[in-house]
Amino acid sequence: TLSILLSLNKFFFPSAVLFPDWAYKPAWSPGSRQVQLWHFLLELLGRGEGGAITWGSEWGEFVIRDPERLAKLWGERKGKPHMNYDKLSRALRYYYNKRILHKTKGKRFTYKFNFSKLVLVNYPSLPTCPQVRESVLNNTTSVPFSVFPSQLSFNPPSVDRGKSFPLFSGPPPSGTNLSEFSYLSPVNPAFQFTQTLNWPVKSSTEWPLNRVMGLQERIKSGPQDKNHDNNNDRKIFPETMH
DNA sequence: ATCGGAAGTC
DNA sequence: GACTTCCGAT
Repeated sequence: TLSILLSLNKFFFPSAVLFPDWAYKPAWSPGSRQVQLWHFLLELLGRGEGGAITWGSEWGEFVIRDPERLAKLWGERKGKPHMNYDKLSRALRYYYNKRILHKTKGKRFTYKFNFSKLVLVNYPSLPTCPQVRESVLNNTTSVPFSVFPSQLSFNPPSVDRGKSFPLFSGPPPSGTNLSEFSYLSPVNPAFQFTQTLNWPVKSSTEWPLNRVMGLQERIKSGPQDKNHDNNNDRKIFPETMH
């Protein structure tokens, strides 16, 4: 089964992992012109570059194999020649409160992405996001979702069994509103397929706007309790689609 | 190594 | 706002 998944992976995931526009801060947002650290990390992980950073054993987990080299790469990207791991890791720790990342305790240089929050945290506000505005104007209650890096099929966590995850293989080429979407269940190959759809796509499993917005508010207001287990956050994903 | 406060940059 | 820089505490 694993080898099937591995070979399918090459088909389903291009080497460059792209994100829909709304996964990024909008252009008018201050500081948005700069690459964000989590973009950069996902970019390196997506193309398995160099080995300064690699995916870990769990879904979303990554290990920094060469902290100072990673810091140097990050510094080059940002034009900060004196970047080092001490500073980079401080930036990573600021992601804890934003719920983009958390630390894998006990594992050296190991952190874990929270992909569900990663998208939601960066989901733009209702009046300024074309995709959402459109779906509201069309009187639909669901919004398109979600985006993930390329490694989903390698280590399907047991908690995900029976669920499938929508994946964007890329935004639509400019001048069209068509985009090829890849859907994949990490544990059930029957649910793997690609399809060309209109942008934005309405997921067959709908994610109500009020739920998305409500989650946004909850995230903005910060963690409700400090002992909340981030590992269970993926449970907010919609159920298997048909 | 990891954490998080405080002040500074763009 | 998203870091960068510095650093004392654990």
